Amino acid sequence: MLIRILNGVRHFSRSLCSYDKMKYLCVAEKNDAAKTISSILSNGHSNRREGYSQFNKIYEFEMNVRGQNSKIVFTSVSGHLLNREFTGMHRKWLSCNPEELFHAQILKYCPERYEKIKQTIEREVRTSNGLIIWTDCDREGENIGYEIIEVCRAIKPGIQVYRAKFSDMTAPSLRRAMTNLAAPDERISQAVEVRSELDLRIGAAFTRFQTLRLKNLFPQNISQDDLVSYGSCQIPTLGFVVERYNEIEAFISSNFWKIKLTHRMNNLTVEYNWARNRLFDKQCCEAILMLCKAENLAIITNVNQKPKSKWRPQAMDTVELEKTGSRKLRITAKEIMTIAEKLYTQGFISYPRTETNKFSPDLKLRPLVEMQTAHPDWGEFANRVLEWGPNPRNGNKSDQAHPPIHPTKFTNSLAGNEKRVYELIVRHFLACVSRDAVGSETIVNATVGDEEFNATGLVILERNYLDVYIYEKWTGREIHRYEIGNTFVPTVLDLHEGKTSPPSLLTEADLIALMEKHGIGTDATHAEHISTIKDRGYIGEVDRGLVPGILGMGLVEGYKLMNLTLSQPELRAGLEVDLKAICEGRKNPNDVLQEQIEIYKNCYQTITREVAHLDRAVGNRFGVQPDNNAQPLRITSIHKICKCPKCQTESIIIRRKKDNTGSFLSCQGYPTCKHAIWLKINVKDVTSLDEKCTNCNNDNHKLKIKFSQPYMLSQVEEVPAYSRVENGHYITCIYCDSKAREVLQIKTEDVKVLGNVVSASTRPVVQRNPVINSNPPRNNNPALNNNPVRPQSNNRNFGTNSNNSNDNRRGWPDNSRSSGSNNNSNNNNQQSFANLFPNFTNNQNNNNSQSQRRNWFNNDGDGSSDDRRRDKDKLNALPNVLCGCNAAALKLIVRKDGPNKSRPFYKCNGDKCKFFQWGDVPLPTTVQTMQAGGSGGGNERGPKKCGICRQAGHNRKNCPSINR
DNA sequence: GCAAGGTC
Repeated sequence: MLIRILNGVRHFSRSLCSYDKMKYLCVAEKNDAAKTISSILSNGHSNRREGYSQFNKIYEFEMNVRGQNSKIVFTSVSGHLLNREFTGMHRKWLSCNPEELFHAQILKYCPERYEKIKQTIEREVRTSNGLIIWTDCDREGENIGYEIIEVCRAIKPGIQVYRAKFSDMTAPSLRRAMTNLAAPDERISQAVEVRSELDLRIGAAFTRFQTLRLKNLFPQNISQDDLVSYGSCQIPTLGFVVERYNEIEAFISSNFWKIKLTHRMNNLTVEYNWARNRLFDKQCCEAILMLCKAENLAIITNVNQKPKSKWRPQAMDTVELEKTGSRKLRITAKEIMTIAEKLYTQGFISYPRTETNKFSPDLKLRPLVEMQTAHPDWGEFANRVLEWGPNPRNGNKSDQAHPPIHPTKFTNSLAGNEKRVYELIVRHFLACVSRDAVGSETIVNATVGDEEFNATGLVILERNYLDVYIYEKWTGREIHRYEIGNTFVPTVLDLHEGKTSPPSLLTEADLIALMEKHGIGTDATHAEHISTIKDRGYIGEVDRGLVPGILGMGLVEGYKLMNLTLSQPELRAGLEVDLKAICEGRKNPNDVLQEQIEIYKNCYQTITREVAHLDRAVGNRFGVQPDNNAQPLRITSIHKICKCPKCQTESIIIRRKKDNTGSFLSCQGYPTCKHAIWLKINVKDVTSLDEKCTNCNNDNHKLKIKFSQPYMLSQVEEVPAYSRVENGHYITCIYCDSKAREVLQIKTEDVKVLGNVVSASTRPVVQRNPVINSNPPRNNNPALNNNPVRPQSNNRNFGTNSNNSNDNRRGWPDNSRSSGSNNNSNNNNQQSFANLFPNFTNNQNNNNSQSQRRNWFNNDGDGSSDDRRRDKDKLNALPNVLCGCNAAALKLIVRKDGPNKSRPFYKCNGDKCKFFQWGDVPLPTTVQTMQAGGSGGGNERGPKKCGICRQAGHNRKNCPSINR
């Protein structure tokens, strides 16, 4: 005993020691960020250890947090930790109407590839006192932060959560963030939730509909492997390309005329521009020319010389990298980003997905320039920059998380496009931190008669950044040395004819600029969207110009014929406005979500209603008529059989077996809910009908059952009013028809929630229409009050007044009576069913287990009379519940010594069904327990406990209290 | 098989 006490004291003191230092779990958005932040906050003294994920390390150090020396455990996620997906049959393309996806259940889950990251966080948070979110300080980062919080709170509900807000990855900013820890902003996260859910719903619904429809109608043009996808970013992106193409197609060229004036002297020809530029009236232009020729002398009226600069490029953000790379290197934006990401992971450049185009004053630029001095091509220029002192030309954008793209490590060993992209980033950086080019511009004005002309000359004085930034040209232009009042006879004074030309096709760089301007996608996704619509065949590339493909044209034209603006950026821009309003607390996220769902659902309904327009538009572009022989798509509607009694959220539906040998019943919420009902061998097949049950009013659909022995049906004499026999099938409602369940060997609890409270009375009264809400269970267990029993939408079939039972009206006896021993007519019915369905067995073989359970639970004689009185009071306080037979369950007390002694429980009166339920736990849990544990109590008991000390983790043989 | 958004 003494040893035990000493051990207890030792354990207690150890616990105290472990709590004398606060421990914070910090989580960044990516491993690189965790590494950098840890290194800075620890002054380079953090210790690295492994997490479950090989890509996401753990960095440990100590520092002062909120005035207390604390242990820091720093780890990371890899972007979003959770994803969304439809559940059950809504995941399958041909198992539901796509329109259902606007309201179908969506499951948030951790993808398998991030499971290890989640496990690391779960493990580390167990021993932490606080959680600090260090994700990027943008909208997505806030949402990722809440995903981390969700995972942590599942382990430690009460953990204190803080948000570190930093403007960049520099020491002052990060330290400031740690000393000014704030609360995470749920509104920002909710805006992302809205965007995310909406994108999934509309993307999946439209994509499935378009793909299935058009593939079916145009099998020669759209292959079975093709997708005709719709996305709220990809289709407006397609829209830009189509719009430019249409502008070009619709362009009508016009002739114009202008007056050309040149002056050649000393082998130099200077060209003058006419102040009127051009005229579209030839006769007018000719008349003016004649007046000029009549004079035939130009007079210099003004000479103005002024300095002119050509600005060096701004600090580079992602969009600039994509645009410049696409224009100058002629590499697609997607490939540029792929290469940039590779360079980043190799440490050659900073993070390439950034919206920041200004360098923080805290970022030391000189060392970055110094490291480039060794390069043979630009090393000399880097030295010049050092002489000048690095002076970046900054923009005004910041994502508050990443610096502009810049080189972080010197290399001269890259090859191919990797070398070219690295070179672009280095040259851009050196140019940005150097000096503008300087020149001197001369503008000369002249008149010929009454007409004004001008000419410009340029002398480049200092090339500066142009020496390193080979992607830009600045050409000088010589001009004669004029003085005011000089005159000259024009070398050429003539009429010049020209034609207006259409705009050019969009380049990828133009498209990215348009996407950015209209808020389509993010800097990190522009290239991805362009790549996607290329993959879909919506657009193609001709001489570096983007052109719509025939499918892309057909889609956009189809939408326009239906007066839908799906291919224009306004819909998405409207969402962005709403998301901003959510972030600022001006709009409720759920309101926005519902509004947006309705907007897109209306579009969807228009498409399905007027789909002939889409068919025609696409058909016209393909040059074929829709395939008239195409069979209509067979999309199986999901028929609700009844509400799943296990999850009580989704419905029981019919599913086909994988080997296509038949069907089974399963919860629609699979895999979240794995409730399934496997049919026995007396059923050959079961299908659901469009027809709904008129008896239960639950919107349940009837089942069409084919038995393995057809002759049995011929012997069925009477069926309930809502059921019938048809072409060798039995058609009924499995929810209402208890006898059918019996025949199919489906447990009542597999289709109905058992244990519904029927009365708080001590007398086991069986009610036909129990009204749960008006008879709340009287129970001292607060868990019960926190988890109220869900009322059934229609409980009348739970009533066991068999004389009035609907099930019984046409001779299908109620389950509660069929196996009872006090009803002769039941016995008769039972006999007839035994004949009809030889495989059906009664509960006769339960007798042994019944007696065993009776012995276990009702060990009468052990308790005193006082005990029994107390037990009786306890039982009287319990509400009455229904068992699987739809009859009032017995209320008993465990008398046997053991962990459950004195606990109240319910069981079937007579052990006709295997119903068991503890009286002191919430009812839904009990139902599950009954299924899992057979005789009951399995899950409630939790981990197996030692029979001696009642602690988990060991048993009687190795109980530490004995060993000592 | 679907989106868009993170990330490796």
